[in-house]
Formats: sequence, C-alpha cells, structure tokens
Amino acid sequence: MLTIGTLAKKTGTKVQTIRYYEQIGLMPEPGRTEGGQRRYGNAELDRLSFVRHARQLGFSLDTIRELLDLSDHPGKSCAEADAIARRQLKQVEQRLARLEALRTELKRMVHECSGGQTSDCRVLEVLRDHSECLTDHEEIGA
Amino acid sequence: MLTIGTLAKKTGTKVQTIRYYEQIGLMPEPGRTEGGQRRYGNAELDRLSFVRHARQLGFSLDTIRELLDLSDHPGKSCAEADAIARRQLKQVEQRLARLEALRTELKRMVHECSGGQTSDCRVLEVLRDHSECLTDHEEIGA
DNA sequence: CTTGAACCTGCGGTAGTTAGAGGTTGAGTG
DNA sequence: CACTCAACCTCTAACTACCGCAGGTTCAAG
Repeated sequence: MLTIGTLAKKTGTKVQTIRYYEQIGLMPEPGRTEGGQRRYGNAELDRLSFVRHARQLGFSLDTIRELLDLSDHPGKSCAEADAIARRQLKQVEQRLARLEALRTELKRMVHECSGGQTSDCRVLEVLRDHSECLTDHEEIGA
Repeated sequence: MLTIGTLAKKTGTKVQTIRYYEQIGLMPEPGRTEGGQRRYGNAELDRLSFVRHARQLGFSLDTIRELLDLSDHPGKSCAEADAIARRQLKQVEQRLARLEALRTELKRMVHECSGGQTSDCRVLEVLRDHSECLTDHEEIGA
C-alpha cells in the first residue's frame, strides 16, 4: 500500500496534481485509512504512470481520458487509439514546423545585433517590423 | 484615430486581448471619446504590433515588458536585448529537441499498431510502458 | 431621428497545475 | 505508551494568456 507521497515520487508527479487528477475523475477515488489518508495499489501506480507518460508526449488530459477509456475496454478496436496517436503526431509536426521558423528568425535577430545602443538594435527593430512576416490576418494588398 | 476594433483587425488581436493588455499595463491607457470609447493613434498601433510579433515568437508577456522597457529607453545598451533574444533562442531549441523526441516515439507508436484489438495495441502499451523512457525523476539504478 | 453594429464594464471560465493556510494523522523513537 | 513531526487532509487562490458572455451605452450612417 502506497501513500500519496510515495506514488508522487515514483511517478514524478506533485502530490497536489494526483489529488487534482482524482478531482477531475482521471484517477479513481482510492481506499482510505481510518484517519482518511489515501492508500494506493499497483493498479493506480500503473494508471498514473500511463497518464504522466502520455502528458510528456503532449496528450491533453481529455485525450488521455479517451485513451484510458479504450484500455479499460480491451475488446474494442485498436483503430481508435491509433487515430488518436496519429492526430497527436500531426500536431507535434505542426508545432515543430512553427518552432523551426521561430528559431530561424531568432537566430537572425541575434546575428544582427552589433552590440551598440538600443536605438540601432536589430533585435528590437525586427520585433517592431512586421513587413517581413506576413501573417494570417493580413490580406496581401489590403 | 483608430477604434479598438480597427486596431484589433490591423494587428490580428481580439478586442478583449487589447483591453487585457491595457489592464496589465502592457499597453498604455488610450484617449477616450466623450462617451468613453477608446481611441488609438499610430504609436499604439506600433506598440501592439511589436507585442503581437513578439508573442508569435514565443516571448512571454513579462519578457515583452522587458523589451518594451528597453525600447522606451533608447540610450541603454543593446546587450540586454540581445541577451533576451539569446535566452529565447535557447528555449526554442530545447523545445525543438523535446518535440523531435516526441515525434520519434509517436511515429514508433503509429507504426507498431497492427489494427487488432486494444488488448494488443502498441499505442496503449507504449504509453503504459515506462521502461524505455527514463525520465528525470528516476535515478539510474535507484 | 432612428437603427444597429460596435463599444463599455465586469465577471466567470479555460488547462494544468502549483502554493499556501490551518488543521489532523501515523510511523518511528524513547 | 507518549511524543514528535513529517506527511497527510481540505479548501481556496494564484498562475498564463487569454476568450466569452450579460447587460447596458455610444456613435456613425442613412
């Protein structure tokens, strides 16, 4: 039987976060001692490990709920879990593309800084200047 | 003289967001009409463009506040602005590395899903299994 | 002068935690 | 068996960076 603190240490979770997961129904209500303290078993340890691992992969708590639901019903088709993973992969790839663009622009900013006064500073200028960076809301020619 | 709605459109910002920026002191209190509606000039348009552009580059509002402070005092050294940009670049590169690792793992998950039952589903298994993925809180050999 | 789109304030909510106040429990030591 | 005190308990509020709604007012066009 594990205390909440032990469970927290084993999974790299804060104690408060575990209680939060319980509150939103992601973790089950565990057994309690006579004094009212939570006691966990291995099932809960596995479940929380799953949740944390999925969080590290960027899955939202809602998505994790779906995945847990799937693994609670082992007869169901795998296709759904696969679809969720694919969706997640797509999102990750989009974020990657965006971040790569940002890295390029930041590198340019850093390169162009010559160490002078802020009045000539390219870092600030680049941020002020929107023209090199047409964004969604701006129509070309408008 | 621009209304808040026009300013919003020109910068791709929600009206509420502009009011929020004003509330937290990132945007100045603008002039008002007799009836109490906000009216903006080009200075505010520039400032908001700066903010939005920096946000798109992943700068936090606090960091943007620093940058605005720097550009409000053009005598100061450029080094500070440069340092902020470098810090930001570092963070972006860390995020990129993390996301690339995630992509790899997600790709593996998707590849290994054979379309069977959830009981054999690799997607769920990979998420359950922590052993292939040593994390910070786990000491090696502990 | 009338219409109605755009404005106003203020409050509440979102995700995913984290922190703190103020009080109780329980395992280990003497 | 008493004592200690770290770890537990609940509840509330904060955090980031916004978004949305309700209920009421203003302003420019027709």
